[in-house]
Amino acid sequence: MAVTIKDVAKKAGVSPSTVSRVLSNHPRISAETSRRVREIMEELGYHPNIMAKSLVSRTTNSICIMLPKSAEELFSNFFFMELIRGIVTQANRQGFDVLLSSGANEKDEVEGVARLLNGHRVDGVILLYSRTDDPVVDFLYQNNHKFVLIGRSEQYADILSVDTDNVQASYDATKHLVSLGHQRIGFVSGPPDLVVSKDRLQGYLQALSDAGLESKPEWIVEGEFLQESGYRAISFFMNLPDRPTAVVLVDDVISFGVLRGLHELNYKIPDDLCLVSFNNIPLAEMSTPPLSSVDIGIYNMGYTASQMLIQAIQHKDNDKVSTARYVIPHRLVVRESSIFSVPKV
Amino acid sequence: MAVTIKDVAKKAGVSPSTVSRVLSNHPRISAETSRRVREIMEELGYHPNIMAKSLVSRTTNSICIMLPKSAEELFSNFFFMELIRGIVTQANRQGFDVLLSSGANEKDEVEGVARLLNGHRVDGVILLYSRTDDPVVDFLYQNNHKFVLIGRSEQYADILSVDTDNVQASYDATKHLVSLGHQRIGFVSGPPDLVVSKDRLQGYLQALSDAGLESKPEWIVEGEFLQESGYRAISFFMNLPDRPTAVVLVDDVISFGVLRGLHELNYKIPDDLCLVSFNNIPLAEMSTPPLSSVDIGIYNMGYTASQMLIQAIQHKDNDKVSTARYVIPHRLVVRESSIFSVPKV
DNA sequence: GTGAAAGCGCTAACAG
DNA sequence: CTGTTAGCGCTTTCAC
Repeated sequence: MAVTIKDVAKKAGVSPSTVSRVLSNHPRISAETSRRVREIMEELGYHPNIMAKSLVSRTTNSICIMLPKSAEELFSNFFFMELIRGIVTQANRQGFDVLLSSGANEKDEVEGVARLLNGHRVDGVILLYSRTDDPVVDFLYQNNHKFVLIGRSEQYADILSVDTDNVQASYDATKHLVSLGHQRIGFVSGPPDLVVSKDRLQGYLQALSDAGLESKPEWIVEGEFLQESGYRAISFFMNLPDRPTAVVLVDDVISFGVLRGLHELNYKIPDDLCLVSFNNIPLAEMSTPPLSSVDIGIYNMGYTASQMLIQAIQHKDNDKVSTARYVIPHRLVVRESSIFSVPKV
Repeated sequence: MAVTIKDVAKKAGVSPSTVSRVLSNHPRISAETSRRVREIMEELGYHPNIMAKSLVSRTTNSICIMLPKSAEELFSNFFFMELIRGIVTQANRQGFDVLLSSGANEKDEVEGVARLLNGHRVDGVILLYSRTDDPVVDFLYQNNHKFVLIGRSEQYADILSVDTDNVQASYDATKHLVSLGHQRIGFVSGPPDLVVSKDRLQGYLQALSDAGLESKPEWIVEGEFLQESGYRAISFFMNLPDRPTAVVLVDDVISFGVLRGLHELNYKIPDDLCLVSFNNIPLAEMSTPPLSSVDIGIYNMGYTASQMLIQAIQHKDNDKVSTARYVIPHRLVVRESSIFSVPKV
């Protein structure tokens, strides 16, 4: 049996409530008592029972990260790990614990989150993705739970979220290629049910249109956030009669697949095809050639999301939070994969 | 105020204990009562308060993953994400929640783990690394806590751990190069205070010695699990008078740095230098050229670790567990980075 | 400034 | 098979 507040109280010759007050730095407690109690706590190796505290205080000082249905299949692991690092770092700094949860399917996810939230196991949730029509978001929203979305919701305007301005980011990436003189620019997208895919596609189209450039349906390919997608997409592109001379890709990992595919087909980068992708993972700088990539500050997104959530939890004043969409700035990092001007085809 | 067991009891016309029994599938409860109570629970939207349950049952059904001091600086993110995926998947399957914790330094780590364990917030811990002389391990061991080490402890024999046979794995990788005819084989290691670095170095040396090959100190370089390490190491190697014709690297990510470095120096792989590394991350297959790599079953390691820990938690019979070091099998995946025979230098 | 008492929501003997 | 009772360890009025 572990040492409790009572044991400390007895040994210190005070009441349990006094010990409790020392623990929570109650203002009206004598310095002397406080000192002595702390001494005894140390001596006895006392550790407050977090569960008991939570039970009475109705707050858990922990948040939950909901991993997407199958993180492995959707994105590069790097993205999630960075996000998680940012979240955990900030949460721990604020004295919050972080729970990791995932579900085999959407129903599972809702149930898991419901169990945690309704069962008072966590105070809030961070969602690491944004799908269109997400039942988890519906649940959280309708039951008035505290949560933050990494990404953007298409249905609800008044929810906390932290996001990249993906339309603008994609616009910038495309514009960069346009400014180098490219006229035929392709686009490799991610799963169409993710908001990020749609937003980046939109930015790409907008940039082309603003530049007065043509956009052909066959220059746009949908895939997964996987190398294989890039690998496949590229053989398709390169066989087109009027093939693109440059391409925007929604994830660095896809670029790696493209790099591999082009190498096998004996094409040179950037001479035969220029590339710009997203996320700027560390490996982007180490590939051959180094990749131009839009850095979206992933760690920062996680850090900020955690901060927003904990703030919302602690200031329980407003039930329905005033809209707060926090946009993390992005920046295009230009490297060799795009620095040559238009290849002569 | 949320709906409690009492509300359900009242509405169902039974006592709270009966409701509790229904909840825990107590054998001696009439099917009819059980049905009615469940119905009411559904109707009222009842969710058991996990904290209250934990408080009385003295078990939390959750475990904690301790991230190394600074995951970002030590290993490829991929490694950790895979481990975590394995752990979370298995834990959730068993109805356990997973808490993520990290500390800014070793003292922080011990304190965090102590707070969680002594504070009865988690039932056990998984350590994602194994350093030599780790105070966290000391703490866990001496206080008789349930924990599993991913890796190997040099100090304690009787602790739960899941590991790769790194000596053998490294032996295999080196032998592969030997069998291709290489006589001068280099080694790029990780931080020397990690057990994995030492084990792999040992396997490498053993293989050389068994093959009657020379091993020179200048063919062995210590670094971090970072691309930069490879990048730096390689310029050193290539300038050696009697430079290695092949090299074993402790992590795929280091290989990427090497690839980049060699490319800039205008060397060709595998013609000028053969490479074998560890982890077999997805990108290994997509690099140019594809990397030969030892697959150590990272996800499997996480999954197994979680399984072992939960088992230890549930069968609390034995206080000091009988030694249980579980070794996950590895396999060398040969790709282009090593399939040519000895380059003529 | 400190103590006494009540109770957070649940489980687990002990009766019946 | 089910109800009664007594806490788990902590916080928090309300007194003094």
